[in-house]
Order: sequence, then C-alpha cells, then structure tokens
Amino acid sequence: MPQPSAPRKALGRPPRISREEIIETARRIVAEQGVDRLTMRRLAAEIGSTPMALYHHVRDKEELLVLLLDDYATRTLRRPELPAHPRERVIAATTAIHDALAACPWIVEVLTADDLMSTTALWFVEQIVDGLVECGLSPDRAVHGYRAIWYYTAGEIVVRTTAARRRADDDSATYREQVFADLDPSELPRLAQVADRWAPLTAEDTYQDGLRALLDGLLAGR
Amino acid sequence: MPQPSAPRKALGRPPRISREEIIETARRIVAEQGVDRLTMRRLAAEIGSTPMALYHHVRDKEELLVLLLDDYATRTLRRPELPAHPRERVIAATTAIHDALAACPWIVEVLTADDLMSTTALWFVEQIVDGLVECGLSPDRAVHGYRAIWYYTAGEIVVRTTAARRRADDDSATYREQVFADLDPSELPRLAQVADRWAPLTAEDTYQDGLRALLDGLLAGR
DNA sequence: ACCTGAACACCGTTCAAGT
DNA sequence: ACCTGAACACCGTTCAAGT
Repeated sequence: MPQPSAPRKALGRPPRISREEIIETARRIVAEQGVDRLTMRRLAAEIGSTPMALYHHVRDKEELLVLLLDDYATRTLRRPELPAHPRERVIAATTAIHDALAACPWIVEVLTADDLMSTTALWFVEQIVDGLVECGLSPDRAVHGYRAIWYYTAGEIVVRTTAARRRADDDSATYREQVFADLDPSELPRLAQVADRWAPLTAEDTYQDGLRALLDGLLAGR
Repeated sequence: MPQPSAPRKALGRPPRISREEIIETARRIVAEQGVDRLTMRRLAAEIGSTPMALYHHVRDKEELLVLLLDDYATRTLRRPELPAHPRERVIAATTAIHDALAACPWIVEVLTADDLMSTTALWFVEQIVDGLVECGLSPDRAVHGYRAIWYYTAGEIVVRTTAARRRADDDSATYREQVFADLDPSELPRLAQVADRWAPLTAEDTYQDGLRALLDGLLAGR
C-alpha cells in the first residue's frame, strides 16, 4: 500500500510526524509489547503527539495494521535462490512465506485477511503458480492449487500461533489433558489409543510433510 | 466444558440467572447482530441484569465464547451416516465439521483456538484418525494426517470468512483489483496471465478438491 | 495542511458492599 | 451464594477549533 511519493505542494504547515515514523514506532511497540498493546493512543503518546494527529496519516487502525504487515514483508521476505525443479520451487517459495509469517505471531490478526497480504509477496505467489503450471497443471488449476496451499499454510500458522498464545495464558492446557484422560475407549478407541502421545505428536513440526503430501495430491496423475 | 451438575447445597440466595440463560441470550445476540456486538455489558442489559452478575457464572469473556462454540457444536453437529470405505469416511467426517463451522462465521474468533474445539467434535476426530489408520497409516502418522487436514480446513474457513467480512466493509476489493491490473507481465507473467480471472477463480469453492488432494498425498504409496 | 483538546460512546474487569 | 453500584483503566473515532 505505497503512498504516492509525488512531490506535494508545500502549502500550509510542515508535517511534524510522518507515516514512516508512525510505522516505525508501531513496529517497535509490537516487537516489545505485542499487538494487543498497539493502540492509537499509546502509539500517539510514544511518538509524542496526539491520537488525532495519527488520523492525518493513516485512515484507521485497520490500515495501520496492513501497513505494518507490508512493512514487515518488505523488510524480511528476501527472495531466495529457488531450485530449478518446479516441484521443489513450489515447496521453497511456500516455505519462505510460511517461515516469515510464522516468525511473526502478531500477524495472525492481519493475516487472516485474504490471499493478498502484500505486494512483496506477489513474487512468491508467482513462483508457486508458475511451478504448478510447469508441473503440468492448467493455469486455472494452478490458481486453485495455490489457494489450497495457502489455506493449509495460513491454517497451520493460525492454529499453532493461537495454541501457543493459549499455552502462555495456561489453564486450558489442563482442560485438554483432562478431556483426553477421560476418553471412553469403547466409544473413541483410536483417540484413547493415542491419548497419551497426543501432546508431543501435535507439537511436532510436520508442516513440510503435510505440504509435500498436499502438493503430491495436487499433482497426482498429471 | 460442562459445569458440575451435582446438586448444590441450597444455601444463600437462589440464583436469578443461569449459565443456560446467559449462553442462550449470547447466542441470540450473536445471531442477530454479530460477535462484535456481544459484550458483557450488552449481554447483561439484554438479560436484565448487571455486568458483574455474569462473572458469577462464567470466568471471563473468553470462557463465554468457548461455551458458545461448544453450545453451537452440540446443537448443530449431528453425527451423519458415514461411508464404510475408510477414505470416504475421512472425507465425510471432515466435511461435516467444515460445513458446520463454515456456516458459522463468527466462529473464527474462537476457532483459531486449537485442535480441540468441543467434546462434541471428538467423535469426528475419531472417525478421521481411525479412517486414516484403516487406510494404512500408523497411529502416529494418522494423528499428523489429522492435523494437516485440520490446518487445511481451519485455514479455508478463516481465509474465506475474513475475505467475506472485508468484502462487506468494501474498499479493499478495489485495492486488489488495482494491484492485479498494474501487474508487470515481464516480472510476474503467470499472475498477469490469470489476473482477470483471479477473482472468479478464487471465489470458486474448491474445498473438497483440495481436501481430496491432501488426503491422496497423505495416503500415497502406503 | 497539519495538529490539538475535548468529548462521545463505548469496553472488560475489580472491589466493596448489600441481601 | 448471589447480586449491585461505583469505579478503574482503558479503547477507537468524531468534531470544532487553532496555527
């Protein structure tokens, strides 16, 4: 969401605060205290201004968050050397996005937006769609395939991040333990069977495995 | 999260409001006005009581939301006749959960919780894990497979729901159109190629296709 | 054009007291 | 045991006015 950088007529007051300064400060607050603490009022205070001054530079809090995600993406999403083999290229591009987002838990609030998180990410989407086409999918099926990959990836991040947050707040972990301990083996035999391994099993990072399975399935018989 | 139904000593004041009444009213508010409008204060007003009376029956707003999801699950998740064939059983059980959640957009706030949304859902999880085992996966791999399916499903719901919400607020749709219209075909050729079909393509419901692909991949060569 | 102050219309939750 | 009233410590945003 780049603001127009066309030279503006120097009429009226010179600006005291800039969009850049706002985003920079917001980034610091989020990094130090978490998204929950990022409020327009706190941000204004931190910047040494008033809440309303911010509204002259961003439309509302929603836009601020999108701006922040965009800033994060351009800052951390470096284009990697991608494998020549198209299937591996899809894996590598997807993993790059995944890892960048997963390292940034506050993103969940914004992430759940849509498929288009930032123009910076478009290059990665291009790699994925192109890789799928080179693997033999029609362009239309490649877009659908990209969507499936994105659902899987977004879901993994959202579920894991929220689970981690709960774990920090604690208490609900014990609730799950309780449920699994009380399972009736005659009614839910499989779950009873894996009950005591559930926590470590679901804690394992199987993102790549699932991604490869999904990709295999998308490309099967083509 | 069932409250203990053991008969309580009838000491002190008889309760004026019950947990059931709270959940019932909360459900009505959410149905009529959306989750955003569900506040402790509004709920209390609607119930003809004070905010603080609520805190005698639920720990906090978080718990209220979980209670509400649980209520929704037990109310709408009817166990369907499942196909005998294990692969199709996994599909059917997953789709049942998916459809119930997808019909309930406010869920996203709570859903992103963890893998354990409600004890009512456990039966469906059992069907999925068991189906995967019968398809030849080890119990451990079956749990991982279930997780991958859950990531995909949760992701689809979260992404679609939030996209729909944005569309209602509008304005960001035009932003995406703009981005796709301005694509540089020399830099992002595939995206440029599908740019004008992007909206209809991503609007298509391909949940089942992706799910089947994922399942195929999880079961491939086993 | 850019910023300020005051206000509006809210939140979730705690605390002390009442019945 | 259950409920009330008042208060605490906040929110995002609008509006009218100042420089």
